Parts: sequence; structure tokens; C-alpha cells
Amino acid sequence: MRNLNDFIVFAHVVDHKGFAPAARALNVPKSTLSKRVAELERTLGVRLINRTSRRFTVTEIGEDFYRHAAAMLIEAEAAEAVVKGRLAEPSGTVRITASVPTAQMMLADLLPPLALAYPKMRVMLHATDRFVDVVQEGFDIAVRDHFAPLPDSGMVQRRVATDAILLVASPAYLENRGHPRDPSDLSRHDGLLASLTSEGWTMRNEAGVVVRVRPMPRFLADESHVLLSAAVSGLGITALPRKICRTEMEAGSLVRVLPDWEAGSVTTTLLMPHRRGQLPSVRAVVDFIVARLPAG
Amino acid sequence: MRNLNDFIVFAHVVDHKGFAPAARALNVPKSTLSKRVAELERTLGVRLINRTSRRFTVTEIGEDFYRHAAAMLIEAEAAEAVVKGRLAEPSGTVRITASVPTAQMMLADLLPPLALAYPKMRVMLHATDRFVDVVQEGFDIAVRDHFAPLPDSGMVQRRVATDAILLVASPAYLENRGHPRDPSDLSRHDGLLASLTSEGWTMRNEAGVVVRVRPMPRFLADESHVLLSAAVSGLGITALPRKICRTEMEAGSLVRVLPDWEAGSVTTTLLMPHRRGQLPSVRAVVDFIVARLPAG
DNA sequence: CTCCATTGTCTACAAATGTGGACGATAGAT
DNA sequence: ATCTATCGTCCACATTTGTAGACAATGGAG
Repeated sequence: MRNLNDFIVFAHVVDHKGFAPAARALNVPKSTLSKRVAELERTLGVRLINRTSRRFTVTEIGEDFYRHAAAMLIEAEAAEAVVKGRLAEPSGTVRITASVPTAQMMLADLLPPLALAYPKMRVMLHATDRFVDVVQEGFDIAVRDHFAPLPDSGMVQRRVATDAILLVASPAYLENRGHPRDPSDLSRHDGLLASLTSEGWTMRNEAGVVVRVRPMPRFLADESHVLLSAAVSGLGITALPRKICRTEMEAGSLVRVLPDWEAGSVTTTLLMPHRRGQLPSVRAVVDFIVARLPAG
Repeated sequence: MRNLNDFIVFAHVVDHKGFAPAARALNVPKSTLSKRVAELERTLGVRLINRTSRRFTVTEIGEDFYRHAAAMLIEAEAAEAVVKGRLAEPSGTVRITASVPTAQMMLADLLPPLALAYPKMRVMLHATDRFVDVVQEGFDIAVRDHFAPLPDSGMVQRRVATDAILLVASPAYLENRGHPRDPSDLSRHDGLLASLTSEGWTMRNEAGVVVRVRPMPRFLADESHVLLSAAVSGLGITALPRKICRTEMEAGSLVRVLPDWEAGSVTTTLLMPHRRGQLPSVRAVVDFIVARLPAG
């Protein structure tokens, strides 16, 4: 098994441009460095450094070799620092669970910069639409989108965002079928619903008036982007969070229907197991998400 | 100076989940490995592995340490391979220049897999809309989108793609203003043009008939995506390469106008300085791009 | 419960590496 | 041309590491 210390010795010697300066810097005899590099060159079968008593140049292949040797050195120092706790920022794994749409719509934008901000922290996201027992399954944070308030489950709840649910349709559909003027008009329109058992939409306006409306089911899909595409295609009217259809609305491929009314709202809440002495890394994640989202 | 071989020994032991299997794999005595890892733990002052005669688990800090140790091993192997010439792939820097739209539309998809395919090659892309003197400014490859054939500039030309330019409009616009049935109908339609001095569109069909048509200038922009959005918004008819409006066409927010006719085509050509002994890395890039694009 | 195959640890001894100091080479100062 | 300070190399000896084999521990098979 090759002596990989020789790679590091070589990297140091190149960094310091000579055996004598490197020996002084490392506080080891220069004969040690000379011997080690000579041995390395012998076993590799190449000349890494051309040197005389007063000249010192790294060969071209020595430069290539040096790059990897230097990278090794960096990794070695990082390994040691990990153990010695030199790096002060949060570290370790933070396990997050969220539904697939939440993962796609919110976390896909948030987690990469989080990971960049905390290089020593490892973010692990589990996106699933099944029920997750947060404590039992060892997650640190669960991200929940919900329409009604969450029950008290003994976990710390931190609301981080609220998004209005809007009725939208394509201009083509509305030109073809007419603009609804009142929620009751919706019963004569084609609805793009999440499911056939959906009870329609509960509309609320700023005056606090609440109306339950039931459009004609025209298209069913329990995936928001499919509903979005269907709406853009002019199939009918759908109800989606503002965030999901913002791009299409801005592009004009979708427009608001009954702009003074909202079909409820969706709240995003972080759930953390309620245990004492929460890890700094979990706290860092929560603070990061809170800072990046408008308060609900 | 710490014995960094111990880091590598540790990485091997973790990889093989035990001293005995690692010893067999490395063909060294297990006592050597046991002693080295024990020494490493002693000097670091932490337990990296919990083990008994039949149990073997890596501690959490051992996992963190392992990641860097494994990275060290990879660098060591790469260093050795550099010298031994094991890596056959091209290396060094390839400098590419292209216009901003070309960079966004084509290279943004091609260059990441290229860089993945050739880990030893460093790809440097300079995206600019100003004139670039390829040879003078030291580029290896220039990617040019052009409508007319390129002049003979003494450089090697390699056509790699041709994209038809289509007339498109939103369904809303067409329902409102009617579908053109013939190119001559376009003179009564709103045109979304690249510039006011644009001489309209030169239409060609499969029979080889060529017609010059001039729509009413309704919106001017020399940025394709702005034209795209304008078309989607129902402002009029525009001429764009198929590639640019493919998503909207698939989504139904844009439809073909006069589907039997094309408004010319845009060709993508790679330009390389014509010098003898072209670098293997440049050749590799060209071959990669050619293989990934449909021939023009 | 017993037996057995295999694990990881320990240690005395063999082998390899680290080192101080001498020495030839060299480039700059005088 | 000469001198000097410092370079990298070499080598005999000191120090450290590698190893074979014994041994306690352990989990699965019977």
C-alpha cells in the first residue's frame, strides 16, 4: 500500500517552492522531505520536480499530480477539522419530510440555497404523500400545507406562509363561455376539480361573505400542475394557490375569475418534535425558511 | 506530521464494513488495519468505529470523517492515474463563445452533460451578443446561429443543427381575428417582429414556393422570449424557431399559423480556428455536440 | 445448550522510515 | 576571481511501524 503521506509532502514542497522552506514551515528535517519525494518519484517512475541546489521547477506532470495532491491535503484538513470541531456552523443531518407538491413548489427553491449557506449541514428531504409519523420515523422537520388549522399534536408548530387560492381560467375559455359575474354563475361553468367527491369551492370575499359553489365537473386531476395545464388549455375554471399559477397569470395564459373572491387559502407550517435542546442545525433550517418566506 | 495513510485505511475499513474483509481486499494483515485505525482514534481523541468481534458500526462523527477520507482516497487515485496515464479522456480547458440566446437555448442543456462525461476537461463558456474575434480572443469553439450561410472566414465550419422558423399565435388571437388561410392573408394580421426595419417574412412551402409577406407591425422586440410572451398574450403572429416555442405549442398556448409553410430556418454552426493538430479536448466537444443534436 | 467459524485485539520481533550532520553545488555579493 | 550563505542529497543510526500468530469474544447452526 503506497505511502500517501508522500503525496502530501510533495504538495507542501510545491506550495513552499523548495525543500528547505517547506521543512522550516512544517518543522521537519529537509532530509525527510527530500527522501520522501525522491521515493515518490521512484515508485511513480516520473520526475515531478526538477531541482538543483539553486533551481526548483515543477514538471508539467508534476503540476497535474500536484492538483490532486493539494485536493487530498484539503480533504485531510477538512476531515481533521470535522473531528476537532473547528468549523463553527451547524453540521450533521437535518431530515425533512413534505408532500410532493410542497417539495416541488417551495422546498425546491429553498433547500439548495440553504445547503449552500451551510456547507457542513446535510439536508435530507423525503417527499411523500403518505402519512408520516414525524417522531417515530426520525424526522427533524415536517413541512405541511393545510387548509384547516392543524390539530394540537404535541409538536412545535411554526406557520411560515399563507397562500390564497384563486379561481383562474384561460382567456379563451372566458371569451368562449363568458366571464362569471357572481359566484352563483359558477354552477353553469366547467370546473377542473381535484376529485369527483370534491364539494366544490367555498368562496369568501373581503366583506367576509362566504358562499359555497359547485361548478360542473369537467376535468378531474389530483395534481396541481395537470389542473394548471388543463386550465391553460381552456378546459374550464380551476382553483389553485396563487403561487402555482403566478407564472401563467403573469404570462396572460390564465386570468383571475371573480377577482374579489378567494376559494380559501393554504397555509404552510413547519412541525418540529417538541424536544428539549433542539439541534442548532434544525434551528438554522427553521430560521432560514422563516427569513425567506413572507409571514402568514 | 500526522500519518494520513490512516485516513485511507479507515476509509477502506468502512467501505468493506470490517477489518477482516478490508484486509482481504487490500491483501494486508488485519492487525495492521486494526492497529492503524486504533492509532488514528487515539490521536484524534474520538471513537470512529464501534466494534466487537461480531458487531461493526461507524459512529456519527466517523461518518463525517469518512466522507473526507473517502474524498482523499479518490484524489489519491486520481493523482496516481494522472501519472500512470490511466485516464484516457481529454483534459485541459476548452473555451467556447456563443450568443446569449444560443447559450440559453442550446448550450445550457448540452454543456453540463459534456462536463460530466469528461471530468478532466474544464469547459469555459463566454456568452455575449457582441462580435467576438475567435482566434484573437483565444477561443477554441464559437457557436453561431445564423439565417444565411456563414462567409468563408478561414475557420473550420461544422453545421450541427437546423431549426425551422414557424409562424405561431395564440388560440385567442386566431379566434378573434381568424385563421390565415394563405400567406397573403398575413398582410391583414398583426405581426410581432424583431425590428421595424424587418422586411417581413419569407415563406416557403414543401413544394418550394417562396412568398415574401409583410404583416402589420404590432409589436417590436429583438428578444425571442419577449416575442414569445407577446404571442402567447394574443398580441399577434410571430415567427420563431420551433425550439423556442415548442413548450407553448405543446401546452396549447400557441398554435401553428399556416402549418404547411416555414418562415426560413436557423442553422447552428460550430466554428473552430483552422490550426493543425487540434486538441483532443476540442475534438471531443465537437463530437459530443454533433452526437447530441439532429443533423441539419 | 454446545460447537464452530470468524471476528477484532494484542504482542514480540522484523522491517521500514525519520533524522542529524556532512558534503557538493550554486548564485549573488564584493 | 573569490567568498559566502544556502540549497538539495546522502548515510549511519535511532525510532517507528508492519506483521504472524495466539487468544478472547460472538453469533449462527445443529
